[in-house]
Amino acid sequence: MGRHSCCYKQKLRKGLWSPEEDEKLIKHITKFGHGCWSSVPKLAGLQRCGKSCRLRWINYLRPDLKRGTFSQDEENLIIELHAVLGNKWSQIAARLPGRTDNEIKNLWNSSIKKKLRQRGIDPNTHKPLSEVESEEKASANSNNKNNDKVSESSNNEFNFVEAHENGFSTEKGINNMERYPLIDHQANNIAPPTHEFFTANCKSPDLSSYLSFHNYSPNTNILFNTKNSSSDNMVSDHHQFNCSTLPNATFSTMSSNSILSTSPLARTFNINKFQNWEACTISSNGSNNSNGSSNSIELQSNCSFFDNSNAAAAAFTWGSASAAAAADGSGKQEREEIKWSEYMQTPFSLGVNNNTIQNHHHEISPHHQDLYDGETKSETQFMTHGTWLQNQTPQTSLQTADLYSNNNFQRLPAVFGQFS
DNA sequence: AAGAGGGCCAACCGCCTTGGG
DNA sequence: CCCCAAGGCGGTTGGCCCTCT
Repeated sequence: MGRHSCCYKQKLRKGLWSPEEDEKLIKHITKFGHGCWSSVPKLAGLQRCGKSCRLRWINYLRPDLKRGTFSQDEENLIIELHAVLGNKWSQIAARLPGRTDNEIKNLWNSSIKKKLRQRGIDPNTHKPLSEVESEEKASANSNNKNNDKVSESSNNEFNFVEAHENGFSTEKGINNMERYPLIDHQANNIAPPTHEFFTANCKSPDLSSYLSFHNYSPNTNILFNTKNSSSDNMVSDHHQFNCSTLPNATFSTMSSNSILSTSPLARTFNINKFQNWEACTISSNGSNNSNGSSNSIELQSNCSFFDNSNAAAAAFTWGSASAAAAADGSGKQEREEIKWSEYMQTPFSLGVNNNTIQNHHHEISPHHQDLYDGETKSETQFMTHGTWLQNQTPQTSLQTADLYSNNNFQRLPAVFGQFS
């Protein structure tokens, strides 16, 4: 453990790289590739350790680096990803083509943290500082109680206490207007402070320890992703998460489909048989459906998210029923043995209703527009709201698979609204 | 003009993980 | 299984540069 053996070797240069060293490294790697990094310095004629060469190449010399200042979209995306992933800089960097983890880490520490604090947002929790301060006071008194809750919860229960302790948001203060209070969206004619999301490690070994939540304001729209990496079989575990702070949401009992049941009073979802689903969107437009739109639950089977050929969405609706047209319950359950962390885990969902879709377009710069143009694919339905299902047009179809599969991802519209 | 202070960022450090023997 | 080398990652540091006084 500890210092790498190569670092003990004598006469190795440290510190900044000279142009001559850079040239040697570039010449060597472009000609031979890096192969084993420990052999690179010797072969390239460098008095450096292999790690140093690797770092120099990855962070500075490799040709696909973007360089230059970060765009506003990139910053917003970093903030968003940080809310989900925390200080997993390499994972964040993986979603920003041409950017390195070191670069993003430096940007975060030198710039973004400061900006967030100036806006009254705690950069660690992505919650309002006032809320964090009050919670810190409260936590001093309730630590013992929280510990009790953790110990009492079952392995398969989504645990908000634990989630919060891990630096993620909890259901408290999920209203985004509170989280990003300094952005005057109405005055600027841009989308409302669209969402925050958080992840928490679900204790269930069957759910690949991943849940993420996504909330829109003013309507209620929760989205969670999960993936069962350990088994293809029906999971009979009992999963639960609490939606008690969603004031406009009404939830129907969906137990008849054996997928999900809810308690309207407690607004607690119980996912009884989580059958290897990749994602589920739960949405509601409020208690009375005055706009005539439907509420829906849409389910997407495992893998189709990244593989168009497997797309198989099932939509369950209540309220007005036309969203059922989106259903295709073939439910193909093939699995891909692909490292989940290599994927974009963050669920992005566009469109709460028509107004919101239009609002989103306000924040899309012209070069983003290509994400919204093009043909509609069936799988784009699954990440979207029931209302959108009824009203979708090719112009408002977000190509989910595209977002996750290529560098279009970096051009995702900032769902935070302007952050500058 | 010069020194202090702070910001930025490239690079290092130390630990963890992985894979081969 | 254990050991070890190598790769990978996140935290930290050191030095350059800019701004302020």
